[in-house]
Amino acid sequence: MNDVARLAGVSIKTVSRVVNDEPGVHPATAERVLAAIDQLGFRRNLSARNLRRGSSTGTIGFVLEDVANPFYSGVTRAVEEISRLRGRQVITGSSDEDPARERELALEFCSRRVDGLLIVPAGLQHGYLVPEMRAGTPVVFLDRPAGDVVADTVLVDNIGGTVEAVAHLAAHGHRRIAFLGDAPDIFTANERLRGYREGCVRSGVGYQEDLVVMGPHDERSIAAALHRLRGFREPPTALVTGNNRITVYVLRALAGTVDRPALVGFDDFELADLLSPPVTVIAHDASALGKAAGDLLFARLDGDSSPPRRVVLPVRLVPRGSGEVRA
Amino acid sequence: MNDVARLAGVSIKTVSRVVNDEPGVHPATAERVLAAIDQLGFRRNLSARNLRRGSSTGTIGFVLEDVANPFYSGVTRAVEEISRLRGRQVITGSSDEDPARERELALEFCSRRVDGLLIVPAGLQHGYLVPEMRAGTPVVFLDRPAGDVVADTVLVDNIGGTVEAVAHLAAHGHRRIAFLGDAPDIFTANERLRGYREGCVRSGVGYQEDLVVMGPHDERSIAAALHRLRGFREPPTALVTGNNRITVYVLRALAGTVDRPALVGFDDFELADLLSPPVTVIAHDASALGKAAGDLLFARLDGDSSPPRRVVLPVRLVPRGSGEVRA
DNA sequence: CGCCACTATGACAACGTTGTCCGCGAATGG
DNA sequence: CCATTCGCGGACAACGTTGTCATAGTGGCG
Repeated sequence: MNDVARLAGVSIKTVSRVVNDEPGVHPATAERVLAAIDQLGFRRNLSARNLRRGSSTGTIGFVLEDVANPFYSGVTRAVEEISRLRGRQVITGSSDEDPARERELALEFCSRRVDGLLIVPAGLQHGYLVPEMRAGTPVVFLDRPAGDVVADTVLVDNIGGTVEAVAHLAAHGHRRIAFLGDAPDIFTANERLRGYREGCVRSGVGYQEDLVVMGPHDERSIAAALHRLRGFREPPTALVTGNNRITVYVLRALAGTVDRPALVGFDDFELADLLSPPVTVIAHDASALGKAAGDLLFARLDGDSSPPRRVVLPVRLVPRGSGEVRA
Repeated sequence: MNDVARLAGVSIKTVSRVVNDEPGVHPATAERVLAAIDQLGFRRNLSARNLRRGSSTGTIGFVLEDVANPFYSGVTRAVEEISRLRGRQVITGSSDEDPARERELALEFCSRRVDGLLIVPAGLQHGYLVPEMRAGTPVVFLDRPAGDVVADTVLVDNIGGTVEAVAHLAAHGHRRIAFLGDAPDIFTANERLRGYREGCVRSGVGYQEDLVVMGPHDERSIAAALHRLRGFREPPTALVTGNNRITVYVLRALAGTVDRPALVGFDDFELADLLSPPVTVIAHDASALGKAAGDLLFARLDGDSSPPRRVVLPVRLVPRGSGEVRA
């Protein structure tokens, strides 16, 4: 800005006036300044501007589990979209389900003075955010609730979803319904297990513990678990899978086998309708999740100081065939 | 920091020394300062720090087409990963194939003084970046080259890929091979068309213009185009699709029809192996693309000032069945 | 006992910008 | 023709940090 001022033969303040469209600059002077800006390729330093004005940095921090997961990338897109409408940029970071990494990212974002934080929690302890929240940084938790702080939260109806999945299978005659879920310390995994259990009881199927497989999963362990289940004297005739990744692993393990069990998967995914049989899923809307969380965050930024809210988004069962196989 | 200093009864500079682990602070003093920091929930302002130190902002700007596209979210993840290793945060923005939006995002990132830019170009004009590049901001273009500036670029072997796709189909007896691509002003779409053409000539099939459908595509228009092609007196017996989205639309349009043409799709995608028939694709590695671009960018940040490089990543045909259908 | 070396701390400027206030010259009215 | 006002431009401080340098205090040694 100094260089621009020198080149245009004006004071630095006049340059500032020009770049900020402030009144009180002679058109000819403004012209000279603009020419100088152009010639030097000047671009004002937003950090310095925000520092001086005490205004916001115009950024939102978004800590999620993994951008590469289609579900979260859908959420990211929605967050980006709503932030754009509100003139903010989004900084993202993947925690990979590691609480330390989540914390590191969130605090790094705070040091950058983001206007707000969206967090898909990896851990259960969020006390580290209390100073930030007290200092006025709004925080909204997505997909999973915070461990030990009271804050805005947007969830999906995990329990309702798996209850419905079990009911759907039971209605088609299944009595041996297995559940393959993620590690039980993950909130959503645990909730979905609860829904499964409740669904089993409500549908009169009865909860059978030997049909539940929880744990961190890769393709190999899912295949092994499935193999074990199918070796039972009375093998399950239907499966409920706890998230999109597990569903895909299961599909891969089942490919080419005979007597395939019925299947309902949590999370919708592309091409589910084109598989044979098409996969019945508990669908929920990634972009709705992102939008709801963003709306909540921006409401806080607009000064909404009502008590923290908890929003639970509905899920819906999309019957496509794999869940309608008769037992 | 002022408040912390007051509370700890020291000067602001001493606080600075403590938070920066500078030597020369009495342990007892440091203790008092840390206690004050804790009590006040102080977190140093990174913007101010960077401003004063003249150091980098520790951020990388990444302009892509759409984070929600699995291909780009894979790239994003790789970019994030390599940035993390180098202590940088990533700011992303989706251009939605709109050159104005691309420019807006890139310049916004520059105003934020990102250390470097990764851009999946939407437009063909990048002169607007010249001042930034001259000012020392390294820029790497991904997936598509820049329109009118010389800069580091990472591409995939689009031509080689479609040449191979056509050869594969021709080897299985196909003589009427159609190509469904994206709008021809998109670099990759055009390259892939060129590869298709070259493949047709080289394989002795001959280039037949009536079998080419280019244009911005949605599900409906793809279905219509396909319907038209299949109504020909001599309909194509095989298809090459220009990207993952088009492939999916084609699959959906073909679902349930008889006499399905053979198919090779550009871009690999999840579950391609589980469809029936499994889909043969030209695969290339999203994370390799992100990593290569990131490596190039960080090399520049490390002071590499060699002439701009153009890296072309290999693709490989993954035969899964849909391309091996005999004509 | 005096001086020096060294340690711990602080005062001050500066990063790039903008808000406040002041001054200068011209225009306008009496 | 002079006084008042208004339009335009500039000097200066401040945002929250950190680098530079100065200074006060302490202990050791001659």
